[in-house]
Amino acid sequence: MLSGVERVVLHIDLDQFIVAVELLRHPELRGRPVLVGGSGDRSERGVVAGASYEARERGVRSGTPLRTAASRCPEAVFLPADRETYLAASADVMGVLGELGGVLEVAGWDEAFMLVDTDDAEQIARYVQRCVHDRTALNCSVGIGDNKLRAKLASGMAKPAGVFRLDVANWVEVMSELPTDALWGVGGKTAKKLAARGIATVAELARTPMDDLAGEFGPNIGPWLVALAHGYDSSPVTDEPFRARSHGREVTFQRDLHEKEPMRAEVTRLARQVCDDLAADETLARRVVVKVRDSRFGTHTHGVTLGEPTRDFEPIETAAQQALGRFPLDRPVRLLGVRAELTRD
DNA sequence: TCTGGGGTCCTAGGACCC
DNA sequence: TCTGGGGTCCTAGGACCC
Repeated sequence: MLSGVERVVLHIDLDQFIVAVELLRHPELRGRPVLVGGSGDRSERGVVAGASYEARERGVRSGTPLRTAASRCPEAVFLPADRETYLAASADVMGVLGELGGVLEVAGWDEAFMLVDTDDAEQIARYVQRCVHDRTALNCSVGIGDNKLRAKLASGMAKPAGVFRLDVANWVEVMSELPTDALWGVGGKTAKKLAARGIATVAELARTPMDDLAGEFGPNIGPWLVALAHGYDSSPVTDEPFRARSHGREVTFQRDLHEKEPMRAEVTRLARQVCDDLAADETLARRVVVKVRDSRFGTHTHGVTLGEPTRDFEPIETAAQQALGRFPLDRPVRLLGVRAELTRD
């Protein structure tokens, strides 16, 4: 009786969010492999943004190039990405979550953390799922953890539409034998470097002395990796409103650019879009960074710090052209980007 | 397989200052 | 004389996430 109110972190993660939103307006596609990405043309340069479970069974997932997806899964339905619709659906979901009473931290279009005090976390998790489904017709999975890291990993294990708890009590049992890139924050590059040192699993990483990895990964990241493998995470759940640190626009050309004049014209166009974003956000840029990706996928940046913070087009465009001028541009250009770094206070 | 677009955070090296 | 040492800022690159 009153065995105890505990403080838990929930991680709420919408199931195949982008595809699920599309299925609400295309119910006839339910049960078929559906892929969302680019402009819906399977022959263009681009990647899959959302894949239905039926498509994932055929080896296509988020990040797969569209042309690869088309050859692996020719029967799939390809739909164009529609950011505005997904943003609106996301706002609906976050609105529902915000009414439930915990500390809510929105962590992306399709996920959020919630800090709650409860004596029955599983019941709360089911209640959250029911509220979201009743109000938006979208399914979510809920991870329960004793910190954000464990809650986040738990929601992945709860999919689809389930609830799973991962905390100090079952961490070793659940995680030990998984590869290191099962951890949130360890990607392919880091997993490969660790494997080269004979560290393949979470248990092996957890056994590594913290200082051993500082040489290769840096004085902070090295020890942090070992802490991750223990499931340690002290980051707070915060409901402070999100403030962007930068706004950027970039474009991959369907055919590489060879001439400088169209490159300059693209940078002007991107700078204009960034200025619009600054105006919408009512923020000021202090630095403008241009990104160039060449035909061999080499990616480089150059930046120019503005004389004073501004959101005016003219100084921002001038700075962007100046940054572009610092590239040799001796290879065809695949991608151009313009990013504004914002003033911080 | 020929690799988007939106971001965040960390690191290393050099400049600069005392 | 044979060259300190720490702090901080700036810049480019890299890893990661959704």
